[in-house]
This record gives sequence, structure tokens and C-alpha cells, in this order.
Amino acid sequence: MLRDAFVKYVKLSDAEWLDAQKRFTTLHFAKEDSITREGAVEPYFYFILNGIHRLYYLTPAGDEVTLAFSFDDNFSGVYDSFVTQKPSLYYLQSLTESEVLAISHADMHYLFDAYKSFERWGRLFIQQILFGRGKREVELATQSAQQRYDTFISRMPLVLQTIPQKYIASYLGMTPETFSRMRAKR
Amino acid sequence: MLRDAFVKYVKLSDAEWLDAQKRFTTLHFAKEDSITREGAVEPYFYFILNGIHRLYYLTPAGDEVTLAFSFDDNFSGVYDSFVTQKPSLYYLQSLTESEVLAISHADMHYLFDAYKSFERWGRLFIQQILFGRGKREVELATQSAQQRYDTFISRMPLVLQTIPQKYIASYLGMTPETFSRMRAKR
DNA sequence: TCAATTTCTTGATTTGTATCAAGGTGCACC
DNA sequence: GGTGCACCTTGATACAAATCAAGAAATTGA
Repeated sequence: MLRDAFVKYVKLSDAEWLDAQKRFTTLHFAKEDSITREGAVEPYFYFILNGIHRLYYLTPAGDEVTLAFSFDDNFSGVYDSFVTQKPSLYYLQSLTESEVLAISHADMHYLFDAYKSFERWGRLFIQQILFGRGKREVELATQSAQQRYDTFISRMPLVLQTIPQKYIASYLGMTPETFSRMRAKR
Repeated sequence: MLRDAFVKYVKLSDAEWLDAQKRFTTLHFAKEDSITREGAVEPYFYFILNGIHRLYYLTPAGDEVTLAFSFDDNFSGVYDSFVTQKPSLYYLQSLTESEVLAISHADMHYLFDAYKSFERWGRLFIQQILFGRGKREVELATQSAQQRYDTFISRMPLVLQTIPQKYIASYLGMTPETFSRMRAKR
């Protein structure tokens, strides 16, 4: 639930919550829909009601590299482009059908300007993203392909059924072939 | 200059600046000094007046992996541990002699609580860290050792004289031997 | 329901970088 | 002002994972 996602980091008065709530609109994406394309400016920040999103970029050679997946009850979006309002370096895609709550850049900034609690929420939210990325960076740098596979599977075993393996492979920094081999072992 | 580092992201009134300024104390570190050790709680956040800091962690195998260098007129510190006040997963070291301005966790939080501008500064500052880390992640994932070496050298050529190569090597995700070979080519 | 694509698997080969091993260089400290 | 130790270089070898190449399985869509 959206309110919980805010309250996780800050207290909100009912007035604050109401003012925020009314600025979100429900959007719907079909399976495989591209939400944000490279070069586009991200107009919204999203909260996923249900569905799975994938954030990725293209290498100069044209290969896709997956940076993150987002699931139900979490935020999603091309954060860089959303906050800077500059063309995105990344793609955002709805892997499954998904329903989201979307807030525009102007409205988000209104909340930041109007309420200290949202400004703080913004700081703590992005902090958490940074910590998560840091953890992933360490794992990519220090673990073997097999270890990365094992860690991922033990952490989110159910995901294997929902997300095509090639995407998970690129998220784990390996080719689909290697992923398949790690999978075969045990 | 410290004030500029804040003003880069937010406007500060003279009163705000004075209240902030008096909460920083000058500290001095010798060459090779360990500032924060793994397992310690980071008490301060630092602004480097002069000198170079290195942030790193140890792999299970005992190898050091450098995450970042910080230079004059930039902030430094084990951000994770500083904001969470939990034991650090990282080490912070003063590579050269260095002089810093340090602010305690309590004082930093006082500024966040007391002034909206500092709260916003915190959000924008950490945002910038995140963008930088993202860029590095992409480069580590998509470029060869030679490319990473070339990019680094073209970006900060003077650093080669100041920082031992083994640290740069680990920052670039390669062994000292590989670094030396990349260096030899051209 | 079947044909067409796409995804996944498995095998053979290549490749970039790590590892192991010595020797060279230079700086710090007695 | 040498000598010892850490750092850097260079070479030989090893290895993990990428690439190349088919075939099998699954998904899509007409």
C-alpha cells in the first residue's frame, strides 16, 4: 500500500497523506510494454500495485544489461531522468501486465517543497536505493557466477517462474548460456 | 570551500550557514592513517580541505577492493554507517596527509531537522553519489580492462603520480599485474 | 492446433584476465 | 648512504566465462 511505503521512513499527517494521495493517478501497462525509452524524459515516478518492472540499458554493442527488477508494493521508475528531467540513459519496461500509481515530476516537487516529511522521505528513499546498489556492486565484484546464481535463487526462488532467464542472467552479469549451466549444476 | 559545497545544491541564508559552520571541527590525519575501520560506527562525516581519502572493503578472501577516492573540496566518509549508525562494512583511509572538517552524526541530524535546506541538500547530495556509482557500475560491467584503464587515465591523469597503482587497479576491478600491462601498452 | 519465433540447453572452442613466479626499482629508515 | 622491504614489471601458465554453433523446448499467434 502506498501510504505504508511512505510511512516506512517518515510520519505523515492525514492532511499530508491526502494531499499526496490525490496527486497519484492509476495507469495500466500491458505485458512487454515499454514505459520509458532511452532518450525520453521520464515524466512520472511509479508505485507498483501489481506487476513486475525491469530497468535496463544497452551496451554500445547492443546487448541489454538489466539493472533492477521492481515488484508489487515498491516504487519504480527511471529515477535519474525523473529527478533531473534530462533524457534517460535507461529503459523501463513492464515485464508483466502491471497497474501502477503515477506521480508527475511537478507534483512530486510540490510535495518536496510543501512538506518537510516528503523531502526527508526522498532522502531516505534514495539512500536505501544507494545501499542496495552498493550491495549488488560488491556481489558482482567478489562472487563467481555460480555464487551469484545461488545467492539470487535462495533470495528470490519464485522469480524464476515469472521472469525470463535471459533477463535474470544479465542482471547477474552473465550470459544466458552461463546462467543455464549454473542452473544445471544441482 | 565548504559553503560552496552546500550552495552547489541549495541556497543558504547567512544564519543557516553560520549555524552549520560552527558544528564542523578541523581534524588532521597522517599519511596512511585509518579513519574508520570495519566494524566501527562512523561518528563523523568529513569535508576534505586537502588530502586524498580511500574507501574500500575486504573480500572474504582478504583482498582489498577500492570503492572510491575523495579529493580536496569534496565530502568523504563511510556514508552508510554514518547515517545508520551501524557498524561499518567499509574502511576509510587517509592515503596522504589530510586536513578535514568533521561533523558529528548528532549535529548533521540537527541541521536536517532544523532547516529544510539541509534536508534537501542531503537528498541532492546522495542523489549525486548514486548517479556516480551507477556510472561506475555500467563501466565495470561493459568495458574491458584496457578501456577502463584508458578512461580512468584520460579522466584523471595526474592521479597516477599520487596514488599507488595497486589501489587504482582494485578501483578499476583488475589486479596490479593487469594494471601494469595495460599501462605498458601505449 | 499447428507453424513460427523465441527461449533455453548443451557441447566445443576461444579469450581475457587471474594466478604464479622472478627479477627490477625505488623509497624509507636505521 | 647503504640495505631492506614494498611496489611495480614482465613472463609463463591456468581457468572461468564468453562466444560460436546446433538442437530441444516452450511460447506465441494465426
